[in-house]
Amino acid sequence: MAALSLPTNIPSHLGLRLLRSALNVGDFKRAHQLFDNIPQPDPTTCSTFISALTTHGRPNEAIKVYASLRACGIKPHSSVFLAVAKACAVSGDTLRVKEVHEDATRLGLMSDVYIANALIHAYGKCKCVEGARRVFDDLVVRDVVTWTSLSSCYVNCGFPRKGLSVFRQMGLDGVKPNPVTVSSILPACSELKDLKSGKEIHGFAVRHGMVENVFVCSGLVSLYAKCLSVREARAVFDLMPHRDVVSWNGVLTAYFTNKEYEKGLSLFTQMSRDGVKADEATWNAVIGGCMENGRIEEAVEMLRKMQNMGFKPNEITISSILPACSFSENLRMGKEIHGYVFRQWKVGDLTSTTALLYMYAKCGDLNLSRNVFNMMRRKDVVAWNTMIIANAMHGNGKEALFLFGKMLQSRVKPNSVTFTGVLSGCSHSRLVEEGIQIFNSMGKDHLVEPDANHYSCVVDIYSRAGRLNEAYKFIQRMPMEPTASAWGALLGACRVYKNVELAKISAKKLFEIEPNNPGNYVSLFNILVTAKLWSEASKIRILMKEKGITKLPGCSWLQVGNRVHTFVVGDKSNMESDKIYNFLDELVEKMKMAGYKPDTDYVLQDIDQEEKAESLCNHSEKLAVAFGILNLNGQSTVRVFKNLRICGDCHNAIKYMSKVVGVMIVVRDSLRFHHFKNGNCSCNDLW
DNA sequence: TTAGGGTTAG
Repeated sequence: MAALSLPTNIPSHLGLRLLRSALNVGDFKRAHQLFDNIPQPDPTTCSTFISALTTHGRPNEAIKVYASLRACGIKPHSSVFLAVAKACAVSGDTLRVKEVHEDATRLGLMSDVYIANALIHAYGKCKCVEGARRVFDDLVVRDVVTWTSLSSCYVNCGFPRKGLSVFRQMGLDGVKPNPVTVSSILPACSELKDLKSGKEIHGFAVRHGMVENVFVCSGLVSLYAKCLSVREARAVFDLMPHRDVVSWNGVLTAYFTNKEYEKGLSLFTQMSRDGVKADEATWNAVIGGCMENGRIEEAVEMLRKMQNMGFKPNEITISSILPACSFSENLRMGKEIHGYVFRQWKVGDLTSTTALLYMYAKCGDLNLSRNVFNMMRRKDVVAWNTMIIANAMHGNGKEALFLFGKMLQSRVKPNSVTFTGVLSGCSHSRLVEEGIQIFNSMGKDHLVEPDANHYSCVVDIYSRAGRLNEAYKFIQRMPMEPTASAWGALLGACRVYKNVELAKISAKKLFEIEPNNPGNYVSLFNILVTAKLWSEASKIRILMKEKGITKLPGCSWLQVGNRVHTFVVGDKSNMESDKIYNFLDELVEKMKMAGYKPDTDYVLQDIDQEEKAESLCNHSEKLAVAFGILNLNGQSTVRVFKNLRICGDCHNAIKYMSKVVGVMIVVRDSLRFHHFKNGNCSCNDLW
């Protein structure tokens, strides 16, 4: 190894050459020794070395090199500052950024806009908005990069609304946003589900010829995907002159999250035909998409394909696939997946346990979730959020609030998802004042800006408590365009509290926002029928016919032993069908004696003429619960799942069933869990 | 020389 012997007292010009050749072969030890043996390294040598260490994933070594220069009393050149600022950004170490910032200030370099911009960026990567703001405020001359860096700092640190306001301020200051600015501000609109601002920025991008930019367009695709405007997402995608893997992932996600599984999957196939190679995120999007759309077997198949293509499933993959273990048609197969996942990859304790507790909660067994959660040694924000959400869906608002308090005590910083969980817990448990108070504290005490989802939760809080006018006023005062979930919450409550006027207003908005969602038409139809407004109701039916919108068939299922049994309205396909109907007839007699009165309003909830003739007893949830009671096999709880919201009469009937039979019945509908016990339901009849 | 997009929990 004589050739590698170390020269001493290397002159700077030669040192740079030797240093570069050592870095090129990845010999960092030699590079360090060489650098140490240059008595007076010039600025280019210093910045080259620092940058190279950063790009090779050694930002902390890069920062140490800078510190050693300072210790020797060498005054760093501005190029060295830029290099070390980048290293700080990569390492994410706030203290180091502060030190570099102080050094630059002392040397009078903070008016150099390049250095200032690099420091704003570095502070942003360290999630230190105060630092970034200070550098920004101290600048006299700010360019487009300064503004872009600050606004994206806010967006990436969880302050999307602040990011948007910086973006707007920038325009007022006469600095024109460029494609980089636009692509980094779009995620703020997505995060806030702020379609209105998103569309304004889309318009700006069109007017300024930015729609050829792949970053801008991918941002737009994601924006429309997040705001549930799948058609607009597709329109942007179709107009793109060049598409890369990120644009494809965006449009795939748009279809999957909007329940258009088949279209998503066919695009996935088309993607490879178009010569775009799927990456890790593509596979995660597809696997998540399969799971979200109930395609368990396909999700497992995709996991296998992902590995065959040489990709290693990561945390996100595992979190999405693990619930397959219990949703699977066949419990045994679920267990196999579980074992397979654990054998194959050393899954981190935190990720896998969180997935496990979420899976138990989604399967209706909150006690098992609680046990898992209590046993966790370390709990991160995702774990806390999952447990809060689990309680919210089961209607345990008080416990969700309690957990939120404990989370704050353990010094885990709540994020936007935390508040969605806590607020929905409040709405499902009629905790109005508590909910409003928490909503008001979000920005003030927790530095989390409320997004459209949080506003919708508050609408839901007022609505479920029967304070419909307050809910309506609140919607009108929202700082962003109200989403379908805000109007949907109001419409749902109008049915419970029989408010026809507000129902018409909300339904009109919903028909504009999601013209193809059958649920909205059905809800309004039912409200009109209950109010005996027959001619208006029939107009809705005609509207649906004209638009070719058909009601999604209701379907309930439950697991008995290793099998999942599925029921639709008037189902006779079950082998024990006769037994179920006879049992249900007997049960209804007993229930009537206990005070049950069938609510015939709900006979009319199905709009098809044939279905209208079916009696209430045929509803899928009643059939499934009856089948569950017949097959209890010593269990004390029947767990039934339904794809739509539970019908009002069924809700009432199942309360009586739980009393007459003396059994716990858990029903998960499309919105939440209902725990029926002793003639009562955990939702306090706010179904 | 400095700044940019997609995948988990809602």
